[in-house]
This record gives sequence, C-alpha cells and structure tokens, in this order.
Amino acid sequence: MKLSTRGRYAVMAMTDLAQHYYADKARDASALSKPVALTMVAERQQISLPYLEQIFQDLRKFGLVESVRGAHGGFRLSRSPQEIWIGDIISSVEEVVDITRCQTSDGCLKGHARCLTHDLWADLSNQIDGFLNSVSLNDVISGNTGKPTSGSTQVSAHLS
Amino acid sequence: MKLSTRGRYAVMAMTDLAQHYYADKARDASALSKPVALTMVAERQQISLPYLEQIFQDLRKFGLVESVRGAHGGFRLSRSPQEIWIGDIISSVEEVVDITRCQTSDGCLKGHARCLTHDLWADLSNQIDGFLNSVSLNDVISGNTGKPTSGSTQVSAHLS
DNA sequence: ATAAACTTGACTAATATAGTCAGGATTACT
DNA sequence: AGTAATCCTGACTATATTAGTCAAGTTTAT
Repeated sequence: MKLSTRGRYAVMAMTDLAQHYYADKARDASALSKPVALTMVAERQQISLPYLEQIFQDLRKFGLVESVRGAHGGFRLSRSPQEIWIGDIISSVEEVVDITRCQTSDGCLKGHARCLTHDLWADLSNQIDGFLNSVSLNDVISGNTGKPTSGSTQVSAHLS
Repeated sequence: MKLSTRGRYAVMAMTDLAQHYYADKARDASALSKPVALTMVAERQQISLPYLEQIFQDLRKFGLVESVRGAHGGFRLSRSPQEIWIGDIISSVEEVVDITRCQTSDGCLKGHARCLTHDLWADLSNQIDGFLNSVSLNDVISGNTGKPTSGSTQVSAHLS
C-alpha cells in the first residue's frame, strides 16, 4: 500500500472542513454549513493551493464534499463527520495499488509455491482497510482514533 | 508507509529459505540446514539475481540469515521460521519512513489544529506494525496469516 | 462589471524505486 | 594450484511516481 502525502493532505483538509461543519452547526443546527474556500484551508494546513484543488476534485467526484462555485464559494462536507470514514477519503484520492501482483499475466496460482505470500498481503490489506474504515472524521477531531485493545497512547512516529 | 516490491521480494525469498529449512530438518533435525544459493531463489521466485543479492545483504546485516561464501555456499535462516516475524524482514530491507512529518522543523504541536491527524497516523502505524509482528514465517508457509476475528477468507486484492 | 472562487487539463521538477553492472573476495572441489 | 561457484561491495542508470505548477477557463455574489 502506498499512503502518500496526497492522502494525508486530503485527510488534513477534511478535518479542517469538519471543524467548520461543527462550528456552523453550533450556530444553526438546521442550516447547511457555509462553504469554506480552499485558499483558507491551504493556508491553515500549509498545503499548496493548486495541489489542494486537484485533491478536492477527487473528493467531490466521490461525493464526500459539495462545491459552491463563484464568489464566497468553496467546499463543505456532503454529510456529517460521523458518516465519513478515513478510508473513504484516502481511497478517493490515492491510486489503487495491486499489492499482490497476482492477477497479472505471470499467473499466480494461489497456494502454489510461487505465491505462498499471497494470503499474507491480502490479510494485511484487510487489516489496514479495516482500521481506516473504522475511524470517522469525527473520531479524528475528538482524538478517538485508537483501538480499545492496542496501546493507543504509545506513539511510534515511524513506520517500518 | 511504503511497502514496496523490495519488502515483498524479501518475504518471498525468506519463505523460500524457510521451506528448505524444513526439508533439511526433516532429514536431520540436529544438523544445520544447507545453504541455498541465491541463483536458485532468484529463479524460483522470478526475481533478478543482483537485486536479490542487494536485499540479502540487508537481511544478513540484520541477523535474519547467515551467509556461506564460496562454492556450494548460499544463505540459510539464522533461526527457526517460528522465530522470524514478517515485520523483521520488512524493516530490514525497507527504508524507514516518517509517516507523520511531525518531528521536522515546522513544529507540529500535537493536539494543535495543524496536526489533528497526528494520532491517526500513529495509530495506523501501530496497527500495521502489530499485524506484521504477529505473523511469523512459519505462519505464512502454513497459510495461517489471518486474524481469528477478521474474515481472512475474503480476499481483497487491492489496497486503497 | 468585477472579483472571488471553483474547474479542467496539461505540464514540470524532484524523488524514490527497481534494477544493472563491474569487479573483487572467498571457498569447495578436482 | 586452478577453476568455478558463490557471496560481497558499491557505483550507476532507467523508470515510475509524487508533488507541485501553470494557464486558461466558468460560475456566481456583490
């Protein structure tokens, strides 16, 4: 799997929108939240504006955000932060990568010696998907991303 | 995180050695297993030999394999497949990637708006590490990589 | 009208990955 | 002793990906 800065930027930007979503709902729970201009998000999150624009086109196509064009336009979440999973965000903006290389021409016979590792990668893939699809935008904002069982207080800054 | 072909090749090659390990032990449980030449591994696993050599230098430096130089030389596992975790293999050959970008100069204040996603990436990192460090080479060979709770029969070939 | 903001698509630069190459050192076998 | 097999080392290159830029639009509030 490849989790590049593109996916990370997308999640950062979406948490930014989510904060505005809550701020607006606090003022008027029944109204739509106001669109947030990407120039603001880019500045707050320190991401290049044209690059963010690219990323938001993907998010829009996958229905995670709505755009409002013209002056005072911008983007808003298309549903509430509890209903948006981190996995949705990342899969919207990252290329899909075939981790196993098995569907290709060289014919991996699953279970055959050539590809004993097939299930390993598939299981790892499920593991990661499972995690990312169990964490919502709301969880991220409220700092509630850790699994109950794992030591979520122990922070390891590096992946190996 | 970046799990590239380099790491996948390393795991494939190590499963190859593990199979030879068991074959040799079946013949004589007390003897050291015979070294396996990389030319053989390269051929069986369809990996370029010079590339494999590079990878095996890393594995050797991290103490996962022993080398035997000269004619009839090669590599053998330096301990039994039950004691070698997939996480060990991958971290030996892949570059360490800072997933959070937080220790750098631009000062991520954890918990600050700028870096609400810090814990998310750290937790994901722990999740992946936890999985890879809970699967041994022996598990891979015996097809026992899935977690009891997750649907390990459902194979999704793509990571998003 | 005008300016703010989104939209689209092509383009470029930097980086990382995968893989190659050449030569050297070590050892088994004859 | 000689030779072939094998590991060992390090530099090198090609390719792909990622990150980011640029230019020229369209849409809409004021």
